Amino acid sequence: MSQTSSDTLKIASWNINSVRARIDIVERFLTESAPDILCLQETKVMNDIFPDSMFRRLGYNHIILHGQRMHHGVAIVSKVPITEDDRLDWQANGEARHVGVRLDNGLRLENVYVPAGGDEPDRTINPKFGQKLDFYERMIEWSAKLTVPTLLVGDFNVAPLECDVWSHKALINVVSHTPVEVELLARLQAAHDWVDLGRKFVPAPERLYTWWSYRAKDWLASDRGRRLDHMWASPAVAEKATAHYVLEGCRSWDKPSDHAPLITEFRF
DNA sequence: ATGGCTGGTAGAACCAGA
Repeated sequence: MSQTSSDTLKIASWNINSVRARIDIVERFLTESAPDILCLQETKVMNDIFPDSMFRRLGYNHIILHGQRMHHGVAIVSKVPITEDDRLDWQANGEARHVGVRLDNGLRLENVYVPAGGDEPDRTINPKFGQKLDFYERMIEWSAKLTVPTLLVGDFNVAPLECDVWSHKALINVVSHTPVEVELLARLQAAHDWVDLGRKFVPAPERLYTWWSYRAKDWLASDRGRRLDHMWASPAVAEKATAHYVLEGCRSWDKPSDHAPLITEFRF
């Protein structure tokens, strides 16, 4: 597989909504899709009780954790060597929402879980929305200073395009698709000339979603999805991408996450 | 029919997700 061929790399990102509750489907995903590296968001577990044995059994012996009790939490598990680079607090409140690593080939990999932002898209009455906007402002400052070839992945909690949501009209004032969030995401993208790999490989206006609510009676039939998860690459890194896809089928597995995994394949 | 569900933690007539 790819780890035996030194010039290819398969990187996955998945908001798992509790890595302990989903350990069996994470194992199934790793067995079936065999990424070299998996970035997890919403692990919901402290580092000292992270369920690492399954990962090590499958050969993911390089594990970088930034977890916390109950909420949030990110992790990177890898078959190839990774070195922790940084763990930034773009919300300035101590929550575990980012970890970055470097690969031996020089690529930097950044795994982020952007705050959801609460219900009301108005920071004067909803502090969580203000925190989300501030988080993006700090990411923009960080992004503008980047000089290293980077892959930025995770749950951005914004679906920017009309074809990234099941109904632009129904969601225009719903947090995740509001004009102020879409504008912030555009500024973040411009700050490093980030390439949106999702739309490089699945151009608009084709439907592309990564998240479907648990509340739908039949998520697939109603298909009221949003593209909240993303993989963005520095221009030089994007040129090396050979494939990118969302594994929608995982949303139908037993006790699923409400997010589907994303995969990008590279040839360096 | 975009909250109708789900997980963590407590042991809820909870909170948070998005």
